[in-house]
Amino acid sequence: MTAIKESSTIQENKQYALEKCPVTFVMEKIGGYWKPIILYHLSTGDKRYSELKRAIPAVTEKMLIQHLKQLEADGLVIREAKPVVPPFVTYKLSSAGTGLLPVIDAMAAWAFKVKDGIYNI
Amino acid sequence: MTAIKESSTIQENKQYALEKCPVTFVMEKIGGYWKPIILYHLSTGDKRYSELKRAIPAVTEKMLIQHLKQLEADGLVIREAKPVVPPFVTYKLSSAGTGLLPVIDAMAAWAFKVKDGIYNI
DNA sequence: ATAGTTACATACTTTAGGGTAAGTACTTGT
DNA sequence: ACAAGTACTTACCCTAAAGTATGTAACTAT
Repeated sequence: MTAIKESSTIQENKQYALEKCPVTFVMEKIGGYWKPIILYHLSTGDKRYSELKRAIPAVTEKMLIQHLKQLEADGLVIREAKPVVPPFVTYKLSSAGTGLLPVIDAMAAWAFKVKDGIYNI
Repeated sequence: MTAIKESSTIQENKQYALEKCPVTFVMEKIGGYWKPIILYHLSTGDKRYSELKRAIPAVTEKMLIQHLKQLEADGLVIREAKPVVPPFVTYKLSSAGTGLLPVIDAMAAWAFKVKDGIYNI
């Protein structure tokens, strides 16, 4: 989960932005590269780790657990492990994670509008 | 605007994600650190470059124009320059940029819910 | 005995983004 | 003559995030 060095300018700016800007607060939570994709896949129901891996073939295992751990630490997903061998671990959205779905939906709606040429980009 | 090296894995993955995931598409557009903040400030009306600078004191000039240029290139903001001295340049949201405001609002709504302890994070 | 499965962990490298600091063009005010 | 204001630009550095590669535990099936 990559230790963070105290007191670099970028961290101070993050502090500034986190307090001032709710949007930046959200970006902190879902800004990791694969996080939105993971959340999207979990939005249709809980998934095993290996299911996620297969569902998102381009992600490396390191990135996948790293982001899952961060999402878990941020309270957006819930991990459930059954003490069996081989391991059986599922991930699902928490209430806070579910609460993010409207954001995801709004993003997707905008993206589709752009792709459909609704805006004159 | 920082040249991008061709063919790194990260760029290939971006391609993958951009095509597969509308959310990642949006993140590409507003994922820059100061972009949401800039968009927020422009949401209340067009602003001069210097006004933005004063409104967001923590941002450096390099970051500010860099992001403004990217937002302009992505068709989210419109730059208007009057050929006078000293320069008079204003930035405003395009229709596509305005279309992003619901996304920003959804994010803000979620952030405030989190801060108000609505979710059990 | 050993290969396979699952869910990770960890050491090391690369890269994109952000930050610092300084400079530029052009004109107005003193 | 020189400082000040505006909207940038450019060269260089540093760091966090992402990627590569390999290893691990514990049990099951062959």
